[in-house]
Order: sequence, then structure tokens, then C-alpha cells
Amino acid sequence: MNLLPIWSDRVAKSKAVETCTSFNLGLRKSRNYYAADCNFVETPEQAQGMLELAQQRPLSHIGFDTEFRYGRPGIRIDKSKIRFDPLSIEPLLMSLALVEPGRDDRDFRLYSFVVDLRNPDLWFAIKGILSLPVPCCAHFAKNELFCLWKLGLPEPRMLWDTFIFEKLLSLGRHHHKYNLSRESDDSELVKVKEQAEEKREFGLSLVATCQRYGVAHGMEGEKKRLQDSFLAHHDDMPFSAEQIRYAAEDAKVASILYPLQIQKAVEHSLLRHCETVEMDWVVTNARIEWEGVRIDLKKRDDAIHRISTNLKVLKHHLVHQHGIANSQSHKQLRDFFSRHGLLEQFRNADKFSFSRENLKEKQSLHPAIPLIRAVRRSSDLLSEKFLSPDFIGIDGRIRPEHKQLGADTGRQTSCWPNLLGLDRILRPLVVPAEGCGIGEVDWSQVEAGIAGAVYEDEALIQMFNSGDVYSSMAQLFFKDELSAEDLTIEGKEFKTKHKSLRNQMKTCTLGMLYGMTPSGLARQLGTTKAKATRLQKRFMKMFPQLQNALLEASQFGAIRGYANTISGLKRYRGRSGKSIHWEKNWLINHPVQGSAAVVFKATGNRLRKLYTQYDARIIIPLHDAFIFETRVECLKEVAELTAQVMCHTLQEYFPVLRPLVEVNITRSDCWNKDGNADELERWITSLNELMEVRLSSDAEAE
DNA sequence: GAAGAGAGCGCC
DNA sequence: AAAGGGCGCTCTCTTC
Repeated sequence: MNLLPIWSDRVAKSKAVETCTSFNLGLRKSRNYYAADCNFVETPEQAQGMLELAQQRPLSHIGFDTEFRYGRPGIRIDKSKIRFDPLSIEPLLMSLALVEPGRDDRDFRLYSFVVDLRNPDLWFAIKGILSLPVPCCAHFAKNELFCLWKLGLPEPRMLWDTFIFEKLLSLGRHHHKYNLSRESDDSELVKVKEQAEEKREFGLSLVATCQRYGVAHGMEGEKKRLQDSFLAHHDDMPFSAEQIRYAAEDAKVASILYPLQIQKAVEHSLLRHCETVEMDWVVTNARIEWEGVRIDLKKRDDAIHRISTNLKVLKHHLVHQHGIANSQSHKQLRDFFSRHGLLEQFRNADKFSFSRENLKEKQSLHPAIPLIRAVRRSSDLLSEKFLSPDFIGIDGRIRPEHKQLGADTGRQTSCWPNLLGLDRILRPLVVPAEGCGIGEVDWSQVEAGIAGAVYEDEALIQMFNSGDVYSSMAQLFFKDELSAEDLTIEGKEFKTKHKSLRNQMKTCTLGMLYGMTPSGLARQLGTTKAKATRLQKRFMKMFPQLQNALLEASQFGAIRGYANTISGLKRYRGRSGKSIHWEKNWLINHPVQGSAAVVFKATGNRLRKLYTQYDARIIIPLHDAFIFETRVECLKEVAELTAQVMCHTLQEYFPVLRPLVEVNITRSDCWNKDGNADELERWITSLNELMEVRLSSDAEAE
């Protein structure tokens, strides 16, 4: 499919093309010849010339960018957002800016090329250049990676994403909670918030980044128009000189930003984190998005049908027996419970709360309550974006957007649909490709271990290393109440025998890492504040080193202005001065959650590379678990490899830990939790039972 | 009619 | 005075 057309006069006339008319293959390339202007590459000879120049010059790094369009209309998310299926990307141009350093910072040479990606005969040169052992820099490189993969080309050997770096620098600075505590009148508050929002949106863009670093972007005013011109570009249409210049410009500025960002990275001690974890994860993350997950459409439609049939019956019953037309309406529930004199049961300070938790607790007060709960759950499930046909690609796979550094702790987030937050009941709708199976490996209690390691608490480390951290904890904490035998049994056995004691420890631990107060703990454990206070005090006594380290983390972090992780990844405060309660909490939590995210990414990067030997891929990165897909016959081996890499990588970062992982390949025909592949069926059955009881008791009453 | 706040659900 | 870290997303109700 050689698309080389007769280019329009405009392109032919452009100086760029004129300077590229003749080549002496194999001869030494003239620096000045290429450095003169942007070179448009449209023949294999020109591509060869470009590649040879790149191989001959002592390059320091390369800026690159792609222009593309989508072959499929996108899904409108809201007024300003459209989601395109990555698979439908159609690469048009790739621009390259080869940088050759000179005597000092200001003296460098920049060779600028723009390659027509519609011509497959030119791809070899792209492949050759991007595999050079020099960093290739792009702003939001995910799109460039998609273009490369669409053409069947490998990713660059070394990648630097100028967008991701800017995001690292801004981590935590614009958290929405900072907007809320401003003292000003309402209209002003709204304005301030809007401005902050705009700033954040614009702030990480290439143009804004250039402005911050004092880099001139030649075409900043025309960016939007030209970007759109590619989205609407027709197949056989030649590119305008302006389009080509624009493509070249983005690669150029990315290459100029790189050394400036490196300088900044050194100042923020982020360089190591970038080079060992974050920039490699750009590729891993993009690959996960590119792979997507396969959906069993029949299973999905069946699920929708069954849930909605149930919902109809439940709703009907709720309206006719109890007069609740809409159980999602706070007002209607208030009226209903008021009518039955039960409203006070749901009081929470000066408001009323009909939360799931609250309703569950008060379940026996009225026969309508279980129905309300069931209706809520059913409609929540049915309104999952995940069930919408909009997001299914042409190959039957869903590709949610995976946002790198979506959370201020450095964690990933996902959206459209939010796969990471998918209700576990719906997980089995995710199925493997033909001939493949799905496996999952997760770290056991990893955050407790990391907390022990980053805060250097020997007691916590030792409990983590014993196998089941919460069982060991309970054995020490309740040592006076337990029998001699119970003090020595294995964690696993203890877990089943003394579930409630162990759960108390779990709540205390998580509460400690999240900065829970005695009243919060009391609510969690269903006890009084006084008891919770005593419990918490006694609990903390088990970990004196930790207690001290937590205090230091929040106090020093507040002064320093950021919380740190094992690799130097930072979360910054949005302001200075005395820290508020919430800030104290995350200053303590970030080193744990953030370090866990770092280890997770480092592990994922290794897995991605090792998986290529097995025709395996990560399909879901779940904070402390990897869900992968591979050929059925490799499943066991890949699971073992995954388990090993997970343990080893964690130990590399925290040599004091002896981590354990849980492997789940028992039901490889779908994604599931602990091998439970039929949660949906069981839930529906339990609903039906509930309905039968309800209906028969009503019949009796009549 | 659009947009935002608040409540509430789900996930780790 | 309130007091659980990090998210995405939907629904209701109010406001402009």
C-alpha cells in the first residue's frame, strides 16, 4: 500500500523538500546540509539518508512526535471530552529532532525530519533511529507508542516523557481539598476553583510547559487548529507545508525540554525515580491500555437481563407495598422512615444517612430495608459504564484509559470505564482471548510490610515476615487471653480460628496507616470511643519505632513541603505553614502507598519485558496485584514467573522483607476474585430467595 | 437546560 | 470543629 501520491505544489515548493532531493548513500553526511531546515521524508532514499545521519552523528537525544487521526468516531464523555478507541488510531506523520551537542549548552545542532508514516517503505528508518541507545523524548508519549504499535514497530529503546515529568513535579500541589478551605465568599471561591481547574488542565500541556521553561514554541497559537486538521485529514491528501512545520516543531521543543527537565529532576532528586521506574512504566502502562480486556458479550447481556428483571420485581414491590417510588432519593427515604417513626435511627449529627452500612445495620427494623438495599445494588450494577456497548472495540476488547500518576500518591487510575474499580460481581465478564487463560498474582498484606520497612519498625517487619501479619499481631496483642496452643499455631490456622481478633488488628493497622482517630476506630469496631482510645494506645505500644517515625514523617514532611517514597517519588503540599489534619494523614500514608506504587511499577516493567518470551501480557494493574493473560499451556509457568518477579522486586527495594504472594489460576476462564467465578449467579440466587421470603410473608399477611 | 454540590456506591 | 489514605462514577436536587 504505497500511498505516495504526487504531492501538491505546496509541498513540492517548500524549501524542506528542495534540500532533500539528492543523496550520496554511504558517504559521510553533511551536518549543515540537514541542519538547515526541516526535512520532509517521503522516499526510501531520503529515509535512508536520515537513518545514516542519525547513525553517524554523536547524538545526545532525540525528540519525536506523531500526527494521527482516528478511523472510528469517538465516544462523547462530556462537553469537552471525547474518548477514542486506541486501536483505531491512524498514524500520519512522525517528526524527529536529532540533537547533537556542541561545546556548551547553547551550541548544539538540531536535525529536524518529518516522515510520512503512510508509506510503509519508510518505516525501517524510524525503527532504526528509535532503537538507538539514546533517550527519545515526547510529550505524552502514549499516543506515539500507539502509532508505533499500530504499524507493528517496537517502542523506543529509551524513553523520556516530558508530560509525565511535569506531572511528577506537580503531584499533590493542586489537590481539590486545598480549594475548599479557602476563606472567601462563595462566588469568589467558585472563580478560584475554576481558575485552578483551568490552570491544571492547561498547565501540563506542551505549550504551557514550554512557557515555564522559557522555550519558544514556534506555532503555539495555531496548535489547536493544526491538531484538528490531522483528525480530519483525508487519505490521499498531501500534507501542507504548515502541517509539516507544525509536526516538526513539537518534536523540536520536546528535544529542547529534555535537558532542562533533567536539570529540574536533579534539583528535585527525581532523576533516579524517572530513570528506573516512571519512564519505563510509560511503556508498560500504554501497553496495558493497548492490549485491553476481552468481554464476553453473551455473558454480559445475560447479566444485564437477569439483573434488570430482578430489579423490576423489586421496584414494583417497593412501590406497591411500601410506597417508595425511588429508593435513590434521599428525600423519599426520609419521608418513608419518618412515616414509620424510624427516622431517628438514621440520624448522623445534624443529618440523616441512609448509607449501605447504616441500612445493613438497621436491616431488621423494617422489611423494606433489605429491598432498598437490593434495589440500590442492582441499579448501581446496571449503571456501570463497563456494561455499556460504547466502549467495546472492533475486536471485542475494552480499552479503558489508564492514567499514569492519576493519584497524587503515584498510583494509577483508570476510567471510561473504570476497570480498576469494577464491582467484583462483574469481573467474570472479562474473559481471555481464544486459547488463552487469565491469571492473577497478588502480594499478601504488602502495605503492612512496606510500612514496617519504610518506617523501620522491627516488630512490624518481623510480624510481616512470619507469614500472616495480622495473626502474629493478634498473638502478641492478645497473649494474655489466648491459650498456649493458640499462641504457637500457624497464621493460617489462627486466621480461621480467631477471625475477630485478627480483624481487630487489621482495622487497627490500616487505621494507623490512614491516620484514624479513636472515634473513627470506635465506629469501625462498633465500640465506644473510650475503649477505642485504650485499644489504640495499647496497639501503638507494640510498635514504638513506628510511632516515632510516623510523628517525624508528618512533622518533617510538613516543613520540607513534601512526603517521600523509597525511590524519591514525592507528593508535594499545596501550601506552606501549619499542616491540617488531612495533610498530616497523607504525609504519613504517602511513603507507604507511594512506595507500594513504585515497587508495583518496577515489577510491572520487568514483567512486561519477561512476558515477551511467553506470549503473555499484563491486562489489569490492580495496585497490589497483576492480572495477566497468556496461552493456556503457559499459564502455570507465567504465574510462577510473576510470583517470583513480584517477590524479588519487592525484596530489592526492601531487603528486610520476606514477602508472600497469592497465585490464582484456578478459574482461568475469566477474571475473578480467589477463584470465585460465579459471584453474579450466587448474588442473583440470594436475591430470589429474599424475594420469595418477602412475597410469601406478604401473602400470609394478607 | 447545564452545572455543581452532596450523598452514596464500588475498588485497593 | 472535626477528626480514614488513594481513586471513578452515578444519581438527586438545587441553582443560575
